[in-house]
Amino acid sequence: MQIHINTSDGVPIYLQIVNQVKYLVAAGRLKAGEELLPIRTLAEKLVVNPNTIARAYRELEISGIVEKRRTSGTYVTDQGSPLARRERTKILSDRIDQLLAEAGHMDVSIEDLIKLLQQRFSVIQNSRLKDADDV
Amino acid sequence: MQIHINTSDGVPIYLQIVNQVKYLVAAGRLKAGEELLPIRTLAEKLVVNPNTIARAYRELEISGIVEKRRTSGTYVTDQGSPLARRERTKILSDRIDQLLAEAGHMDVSIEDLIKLLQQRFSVIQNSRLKDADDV
DNA sequence: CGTCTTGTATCATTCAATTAATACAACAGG
DNA sequence: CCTGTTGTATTAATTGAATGATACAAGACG
Repeated sequence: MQIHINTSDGVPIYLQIVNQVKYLVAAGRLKAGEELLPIRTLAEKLVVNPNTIARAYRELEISGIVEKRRTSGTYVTDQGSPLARRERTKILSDRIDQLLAEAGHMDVSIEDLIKLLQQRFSVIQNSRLKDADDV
Repeated sequence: MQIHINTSDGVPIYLQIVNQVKYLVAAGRLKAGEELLPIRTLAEKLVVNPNTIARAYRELEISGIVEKRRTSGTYVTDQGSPLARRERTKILSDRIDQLLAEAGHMDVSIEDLIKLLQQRFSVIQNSRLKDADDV
């Protein structure tokens, strides 16, 4: 489980972990049922307080990405499950609502917004193809 | 210029002002060239520190919504101008990029994302129709 | 010119989020 | 059972964002 922390970019450590685990799961590098490193082990590896890892794992659990079994460990959940899907939709909906509010303030129509979305999507797709690295 | 502050909802005062001015401009209640209340005047009206208003106005200037003339006042810019339009597009693009990153992590396709966007749009539209109040 | 009003800059204070220190609770497995 | 490992809970320290107090700078205008 490859996780890297940058302590000088302003992004909270627990969030960096959340995002990277999400990525690893989405990319299939962490599969359903697989166990994450125990809180203390990962904390030691990253030279970080165990509570910080605990918080990251808690958020991942709330997002439906992992499941914790009290004295056994933390495991990747089955992402295809209806609950996981509903959770993901909920998170995206919140972001979308923010975007719509902002667009409303700026008097940008839904059609223009979708155009802009598709435009940004292709831009990002193209830049991905050129890169060797992922996030 | 009707602006109301809620000091107990967690949203920073300067942000409330930014959003409400954006709304007033988008709704046409503040027109291009019109002068905003001077920093001190609005601060007194809202019982808030002038620095807080200054910050709101600064952010509005960065967003291209208003323009400040050092010893004369703060004025609404021409929103139809290419510069204002480019600024708005830039702000929305940033939000969209965040959304796309999140969707990518969650393995949600661009098509599903657009569907979700349209869905949220109608939900919000419908709830707007029922309300008497605006933001 | 002088003075009033405009926005600006600097520093202090407050408060919430983040991280850390430490002790607790549950249960798997010998 | 008992011991080691797992996640949990509580409390404190640190940091940064938001706001405030106060003094400065520029120019409009009489």
